[in-house]
Amino acid sequence: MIKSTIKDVARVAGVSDTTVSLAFQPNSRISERTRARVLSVAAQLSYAPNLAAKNLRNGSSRTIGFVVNDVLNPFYLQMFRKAEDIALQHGYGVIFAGSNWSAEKERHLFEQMIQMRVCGMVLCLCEKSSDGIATLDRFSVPYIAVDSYPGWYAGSYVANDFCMAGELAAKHLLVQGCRRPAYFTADRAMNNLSAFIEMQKSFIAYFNRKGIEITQADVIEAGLCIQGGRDAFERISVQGKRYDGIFCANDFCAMGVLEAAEKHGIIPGKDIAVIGIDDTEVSGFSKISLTSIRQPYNRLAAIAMEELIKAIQADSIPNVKRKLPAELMVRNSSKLES
DNA sequence: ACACCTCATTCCGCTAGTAC
DNA sequence: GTACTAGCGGAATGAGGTGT
Repeated sequence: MIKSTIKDVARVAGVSDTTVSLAFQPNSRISERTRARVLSVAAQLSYAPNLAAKNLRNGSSRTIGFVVNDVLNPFYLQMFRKAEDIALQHGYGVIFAGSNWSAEKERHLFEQMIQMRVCGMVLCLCEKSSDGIATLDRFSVPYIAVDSYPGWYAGSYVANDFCMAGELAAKHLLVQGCRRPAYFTADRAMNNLSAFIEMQKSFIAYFNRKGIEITQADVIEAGLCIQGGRDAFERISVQGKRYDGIFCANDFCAMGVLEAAEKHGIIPGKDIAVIGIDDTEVSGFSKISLTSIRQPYNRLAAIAMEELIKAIQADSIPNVKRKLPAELMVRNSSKLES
C-alpha cells in the first residue's frame, strides 16, 4: 500500500506541495533541475500521484466504461483491445465488464460505473431491458452502442450490418446450388437479440425472393457453442430433416455442425455447405477451413471510441449512427461440387 | 526584467463528528 | 432526527518573493 503523499515528498524535497504536483505534469512551469530533484525524492519514497484525489479535484475520472455480454467471447476482447488503444492515445483509461446476458447485471454495472464517475460508456447491450439505458440517460452519461442495438434504442451506435451478413450467406449458398437451406440460431435465452433476428430475416427473405421457401421449421435453435451446433444437427438428423446448406449464428456453432455432419457421413464442402459468422482465428485453420462472415470489429471499436471521446471533450452527446459492411470469407466448408 | 518558486486559497464529493 | 462543519488529497491559480 502506497503511504507517501504529496506533502511527504514536498517536505523531504524541501519544496511546496504545489511544486511536487507541477513536477509530475509534463511541460509545467518549473525548472528541469527542480523537477529532477522532486521526482528523485518521489521515487525514494515510493510516491505515486493519487488518482482518486486527482479525479476528486477535476470532477472527472478520465475513464470510459466498456460493458459487453460475455467477457470470454473473443470478438468482445478484440473490440476491447482496440478501444483501449484508442482511449490511451487520448489519455483515457477503460474499465471492461461483462453482463453475462443478464439485464439486471447490465443495469447494476451501469450504476457502478456511474458511481465510479466514468466519462462515457461503450455498450454491447443484452437488449432484454431498456432500464440500463434509462439510467444512463437520467445521469446524462454519454454512450455509444456497438455491434448491435435493439429496436427501441434511439441513441448513437456503430453496428455491424447483420442484414448484409444474412444476405451474403444466402447469396453464397444459392450460388453453390443449395435449395434446402436452414438457419441455425442462438438458444432461446439469446435468439431475441436483434443481430440474430436481422440475420435470420434477411437470410430467409433472400431465398424467398429467389423462389425457395424457408419456414420457421427451418430455423433451428442451436446456441453459440460447438456442443450446441453438434446437438442441433443430431436433432434434425433424428427428425429426418435433410439440408444442403446451413448458416450458423456464429463460428463455434458452425464447427459443431461440421463435426456432427461428418459423423453422419455427410461431407461439408461436398454434400452440405456450412457458413459461420465472426471469422474467428480458428475458422481459417486449414483442418477446419470454415467459410465465415467477417465483421469489422476493430474498425467498429475504433470509430465508437473516437466518437465517444470527441463528444466527451465537447461536453455533448455522441451523434453517430453507422452500420459497417460485412465481408464473406469463402473456405472449403461451403464449396459444393456441382 | 525575467525566470523560478512559494504561499494562500478555492474547489471537488463524501462522511464522521458535533451541535441543536 | 436534522443541520452544519471540518477534513481528506490533490490541482489550479493569482499574488508575491527571491535570485540573477
